[in-house]
Amino acid sequence: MARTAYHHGDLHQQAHDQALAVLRLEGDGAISLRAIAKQIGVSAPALYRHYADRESLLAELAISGFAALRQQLLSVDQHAPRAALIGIGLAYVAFAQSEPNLYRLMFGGRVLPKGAHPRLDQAGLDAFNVLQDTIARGQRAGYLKPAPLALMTATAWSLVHGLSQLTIDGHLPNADAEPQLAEGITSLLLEG
Amino acid sequence: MARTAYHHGDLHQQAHDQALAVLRLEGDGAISLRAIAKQIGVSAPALYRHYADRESLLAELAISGFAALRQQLLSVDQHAPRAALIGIGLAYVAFAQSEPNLYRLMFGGRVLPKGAHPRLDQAGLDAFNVLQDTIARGQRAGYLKPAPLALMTATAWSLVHGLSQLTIDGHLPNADAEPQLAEGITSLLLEG
DNA sequence: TGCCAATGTTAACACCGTTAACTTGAGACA
DNA sequence: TGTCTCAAGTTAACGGTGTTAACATTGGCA
Repeated sequence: MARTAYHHGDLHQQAHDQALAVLRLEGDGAISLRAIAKQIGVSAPALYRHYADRESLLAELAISGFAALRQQLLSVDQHAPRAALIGIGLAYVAFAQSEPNLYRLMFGGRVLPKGAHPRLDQAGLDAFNVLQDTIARGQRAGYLKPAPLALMTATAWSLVHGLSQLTIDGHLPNADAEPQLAEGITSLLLEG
Repeated sequence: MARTAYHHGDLHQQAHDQALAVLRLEGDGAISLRAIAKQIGVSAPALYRHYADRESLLAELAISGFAALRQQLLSVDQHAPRAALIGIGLAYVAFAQSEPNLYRLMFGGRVLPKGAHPRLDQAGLDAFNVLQDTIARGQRAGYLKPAPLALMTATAWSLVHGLSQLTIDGHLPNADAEPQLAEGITSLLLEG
């Protein structure tokens, strides 16, 4: 089906892009299907041919967010296990800081209940596994204590996730020192 | 002003309670001023005599949440510095797990922008300081490396906050092991 | 006692997500 | 080539939201 005056032809992708733009600028709460439809030049119900409801659109944004996070984590150099550990922590926090509103949506919990969107849950797991693999490698290389892998991963993820969230939302005092913070914390974890 | 048929007399508190009940059951997104007013038996605009807007009501809920968190952290036995460190971490996570929707509101970021509600920011700081004081004591007692206090506090807070958020939202695989998780993580941090 | 300010009221505006019922038109098939 | 199907649009409408304006009530003070 081609693009004519009546049949838009690319509504799904264009709605996704428009919603992502609004999300980046104003957060997920500002995403309105009616407003998006108007900006694209289409009636609001037209969007329901491509998304079951508003939440499904948000879920799709979050899914692509997890895919982007995964790619950023995969791009970390895995040659030296110790540097990989630090690098993946920094990459994680850097992602959150570069896409704060997207990151909040991905981990919001209140907006996208766990279990309602299987593809979303899977996307989250895929990103999680990159982190876990890096930790497993670091452990095999002897740079981490031989604690249970699940425990180590949960610890590391809690740390980077918590730091991401706190810096994003401005909860940490003297935030000017944030750049060094991530490095300081990761090395603190490795050495102490 | 007493309670008559016309003048309610206790609207502010009752709206707060009702909103808190809805928050606990269904999350902040389900809090509707109109619905709350109807349940209390009052017109919706009446609420605007007591709250500037919906966000102010949510902010007040978050403020009392921070106060409750602070109390829970203050109730940790500070006699033995090392036990206090572990205890405060467990108390923090326990609070989040006992009040997931309230905790999400407090740290949502998207709902309550930092800086818009000074009393809220202050309440957050008050809770933060309890954590920081405990860490300072542990450091003086020699149970923690002599790293900069701000760095240590940021690390600890990131850890407990991240763990809280991840467990609350069900992001950690095999969540059955969660009870041991908090203990495992805190001791992992203390011992190296 | 009379007035005022606090605290309620109703009506209305401009949004929102969502559904039902209808229309358009591109592409497949006889 | 003509027809028919069905995906993908349309308008109209329902019930909900936060919020404001204008008005009503009434408790407490001068």
